Amino acid sequence: MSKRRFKVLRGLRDLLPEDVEKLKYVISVIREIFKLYGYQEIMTPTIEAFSLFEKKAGEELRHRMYKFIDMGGREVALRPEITPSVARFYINHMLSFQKPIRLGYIANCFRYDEPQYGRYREFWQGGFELIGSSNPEADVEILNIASTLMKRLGFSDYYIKLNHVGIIKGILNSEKVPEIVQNRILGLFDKTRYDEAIQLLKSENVTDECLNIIREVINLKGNNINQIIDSAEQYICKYSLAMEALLNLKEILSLLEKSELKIPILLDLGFARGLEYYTGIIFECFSSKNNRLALGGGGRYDTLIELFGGPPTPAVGYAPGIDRIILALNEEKIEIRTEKHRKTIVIPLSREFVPYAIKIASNLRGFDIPVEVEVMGRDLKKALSYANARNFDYAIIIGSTEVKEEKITLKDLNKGEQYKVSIEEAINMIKTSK
RNA sequence: GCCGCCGUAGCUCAGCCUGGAAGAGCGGCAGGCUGUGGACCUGUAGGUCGCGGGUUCAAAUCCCGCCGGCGGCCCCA
Repeated sequence: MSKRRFKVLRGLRDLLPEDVEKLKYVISVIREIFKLYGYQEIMTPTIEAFSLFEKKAGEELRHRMYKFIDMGGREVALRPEITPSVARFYINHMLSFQKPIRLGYIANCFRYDEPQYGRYREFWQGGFELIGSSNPEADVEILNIASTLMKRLGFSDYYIKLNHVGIIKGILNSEKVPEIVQNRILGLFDKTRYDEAIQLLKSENVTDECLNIIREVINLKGNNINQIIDSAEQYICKYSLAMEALLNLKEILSLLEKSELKIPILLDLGFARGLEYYTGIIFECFSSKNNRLALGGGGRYDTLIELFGGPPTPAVGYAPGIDRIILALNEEKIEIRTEKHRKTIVIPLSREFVPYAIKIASNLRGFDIPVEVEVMGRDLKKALSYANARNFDYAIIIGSTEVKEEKITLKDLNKGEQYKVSIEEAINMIKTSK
């Protein structure tokens, strides 16, 4: 006992039974949505080629990957997210399938961040990827899924922060700002370091007029959506690529409106995300009561599959952060429905009845009744005390009279009553109780 | 990567300021005479006081470094 003990590594954690119950609950809600929206669940490997993630991960994430050389000399990484794996998966297995393809997943991801509130080095993500459609209804479906999940989890007050990367990228493209610099600028926006971003633009010889436009555009934010779109339109009207993006955003928002989905949107044209593969809408989900953590995020990535060697294929996706959802649910005291079933313990009164106890237990399990056998050789008093502490609902007591009469004593631990009955009667009583 | 607070039994913590023989509650285990649990009683195990170094006759206690936990920045899930 005094030996130096192993501990979990920094930022990683063991999940206790109650933690697993919570995880299972959130996963079950996500899986309901897979089913309702027709997403087929897949699994991909925890480890992939480093280059798969490296390409479009963004500066931030690239440095935070668990990366190593495997025994075959390959440069590999623990997945920091799943979208690139799904893009690869699609190319490897589903090119001949009719579109659209709807794929879902539940997976653990790894990032070498400094651990803190809501941030661990291993965390759980769910995911929805809708592949094959560039139409606004695809974007709307993904936003609707994000919203439905929040609703189904019981968040009473939540919102989705939304933007379209095409707006800023469109302006920068027209100004001939190289893509590497564009990514850096969006990265700075992401960190809300707008001043530095502007400085960087200046050094790229972007005109003052354009800088002013960008300054104005990234300040547009709120839920007065039409007003924001109108203002943006006025600022960027001469940038055709940016206008195209804005119109796309407008179309998506209008479809949201007309289909009466009532999704709370916070439009924020200065909002950016760390991943570099986004080409269209980007968004993050927040609970209003605790908006320091994004509970999920996503966006459109129309060029990623092509970049990985597939045909040009538009796609849009959303990934809820399961651990953070659990944190938020706890904090807001929203009920987490954990599975509860009635438990029965079989207690042999002495060692000679152990075989009979095992037989009875096995018999009951055959009828789908969860049963544990007392295996500590405890006397009845201790065994009942244990059963009580561990919230058993029934105890089945086996002693000489029971064996002789071919019956068992069934004790209802909640009511405190007990009956001497046949096994069939016991099964019936346990099964019909609620 | 940077900053702040913390680190004593399985858990929650007291003791540390003002150095001088490791404590409590909970939990665990064992009893409380024969086959009956739930806020009962008794007993008992369990600690290189995070790790390493320094100061001192003497360090859980003072000083330094490291590690770890929590949180903040940054960023994300």
